[in-house]
Amino acid sequence: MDKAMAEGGRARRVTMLDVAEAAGVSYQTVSRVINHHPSVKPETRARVLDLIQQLNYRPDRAARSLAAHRSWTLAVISCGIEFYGPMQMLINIEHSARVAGYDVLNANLGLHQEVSLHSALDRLFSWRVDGALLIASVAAQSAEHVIEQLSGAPLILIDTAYGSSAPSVIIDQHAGGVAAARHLVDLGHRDIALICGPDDWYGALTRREGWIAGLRDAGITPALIEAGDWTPASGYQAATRILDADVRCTGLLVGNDAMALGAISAMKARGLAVPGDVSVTGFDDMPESAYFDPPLTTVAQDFPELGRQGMAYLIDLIGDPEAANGQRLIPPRLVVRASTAACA
Amino acid sequence: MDKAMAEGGRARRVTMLDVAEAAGVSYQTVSRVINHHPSVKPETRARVLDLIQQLNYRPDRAARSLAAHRSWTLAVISCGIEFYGPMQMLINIEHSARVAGYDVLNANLGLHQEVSLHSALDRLFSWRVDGALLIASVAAQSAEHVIEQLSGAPLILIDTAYGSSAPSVIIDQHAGGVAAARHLVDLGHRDIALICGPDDWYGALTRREGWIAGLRDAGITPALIEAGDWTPASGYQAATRILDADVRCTGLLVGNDAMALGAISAMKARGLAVPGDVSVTGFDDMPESAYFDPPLTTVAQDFPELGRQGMAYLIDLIGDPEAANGQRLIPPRLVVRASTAACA
DNA sequence: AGGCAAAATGTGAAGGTTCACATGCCGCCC
DNA sequence: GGGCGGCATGTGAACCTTCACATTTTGCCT
Repeated sequence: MDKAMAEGGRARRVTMLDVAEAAGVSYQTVSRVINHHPSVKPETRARVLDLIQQLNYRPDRAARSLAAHRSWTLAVISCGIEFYGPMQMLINIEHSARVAGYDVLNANLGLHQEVSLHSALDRLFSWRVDGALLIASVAAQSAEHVIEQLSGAPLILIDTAYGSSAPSVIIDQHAGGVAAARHLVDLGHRDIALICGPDDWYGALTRREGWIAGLRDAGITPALIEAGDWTPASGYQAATRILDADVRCTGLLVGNDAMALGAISAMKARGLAVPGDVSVTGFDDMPESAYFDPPLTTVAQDFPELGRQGMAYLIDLIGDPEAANGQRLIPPRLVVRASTAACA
Repeated sequence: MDKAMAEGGRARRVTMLDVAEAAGVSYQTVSRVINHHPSVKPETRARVLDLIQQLNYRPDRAARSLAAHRSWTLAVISCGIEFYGPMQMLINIEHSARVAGYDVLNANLGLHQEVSLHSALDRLFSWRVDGALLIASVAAQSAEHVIEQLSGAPLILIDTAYGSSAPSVIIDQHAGGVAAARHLVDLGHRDIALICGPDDWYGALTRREGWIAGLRDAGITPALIEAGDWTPASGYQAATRILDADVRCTGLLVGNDAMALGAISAMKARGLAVPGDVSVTGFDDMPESAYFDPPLTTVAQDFPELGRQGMAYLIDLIGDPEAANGQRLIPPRLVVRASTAACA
């Protein structure tokens, strides 16, 4: 009968001591091998490694965390991951973390903070996470609160307020907004309406400010400003409100691609052609957007890169807490397709 | 100076002992309070609870796992979460787990198993997870391998092979496929082509089988079978191949909504009307699909429910390993919109 | 050859919790 | 009123690792 089977039949966990014994060394030597400590004789290391393999030994992370006062685990607090952007960030955050040897514990707060930040932190903090990354797309989350709870562990904000001085990485959505607005202006449009995202999203605000700044440069003020909740349905409704309002409008700046899809659908339902009667821009450049009818002019955001850079920044900070140097910006890119055309 | 600040300034962790001392009880009593043990005098419990609050004490999960041989953590192994369905599952799995008091450690294998199942398991297993849930959409993952590694912890499969006898939950995509096919047949279509998902996805296979079964009932065999990789771009290409082939085709069954979008785009590019010349169905019912042009007839899958039921099943199994009773099915729902019409 | 630094390895303690068991106390029954 | 069962609480050990330090071995210099 296998020695690893204790009485009762329940498999006993293979421990460092088992390996040590089998290899004829002390447990400390095994520990050193695991942790890549330099001063282990190559021969010994090989023997231990071999036994680890044979016995299928895996270090116990709980015991490790307890003894070492660190967990090789990072917390990611997220919200709105049902949307394209945050999701892309999350996937790439996790991947980058893994590559760097960290595990990720994810707390998703839900769209409307159904899960309180406090309870999420309670959970995460009890794991002694080595650092945290907050997808702070929504304004309600107080970063200060997070910092306090982390008691010293570094924190990075992603997709947060434009111009924040906290260690953070964002896509320069202001520049993206300016580019989209300027694009319409360059096409000769003067009567332009906006469909923003929800007010409590930093991104929605920054995009709007970018649009308005871009229009102001050309001496234009928006004909009308509506808002949606990022969904196609809300884009449809917002566009309908704009059409119902008695304002001339040949250009429409929309806060994301999904709402733009809804808006275009609403236009068509009223017999308006896109871009014949109204030019429409989106924001995000999701994979679907190039296949809309018409293919959507939009502002591409490199969400994966945002995730990667956020994690890179965090790992920098874990290595050297003094490495914090404010906000890092990732440039967006205007992608011109067929949903915009010269003003008739 | 705060007692919690040890020499050096680094904050010392508040432990059970601190609480015990402050409350004038033994550490064991504090432990009992935390674990809701019945035999603690209400008065004592209140005092301890109060001190926990005051000292901002949080049990250390590493120490807990170590001592209790369980972690209140569940592993979720996923792949393809860049797609709508798997992502929805994941979000709801996590949420259900949280509600049930578990944390979730996520290992995303990437679309093409860039991260090997083996290494993912290594990581997860080292946490002594109490159970695991595998989003087994892709065939390459060997569930047996997972089970072996878990050494006894229960495992649930989600979105896996139709008819698998392992504890699993899937959406009845076969029925969905039959419904979509029958819908086209009922509209009078006889010349029908298919655009499947990738062959290594169980869902792609099952949908195809459903379609073919539905068509066979009407004495029809598919005019042509193409495949894509779920993306709109691949749908566009697959549809182009079908148009290039010299076969008559008035109906198109597509494996998901994103590819259907691409396919419709390809049709239009060739001057074909949807549904005038060709009727198209999708699969999934993403939020965008109702706003496509034309709004897409599709098969709605309740991914959130899939996630929830998967987690419920897993928690059942953790409570009672004998509760395993094979595969559970969730019915899909045909959503008829404007992309399908009677055959001319 | 003697001695000394560096390399290689070992030892004891600590980390924060739970488990199994021991203790003290109360009320209750006959 | 002696004993007994249940509740409330406490004690010692165990979980598996890392850390700090002690010890042994090796290699090299003079």
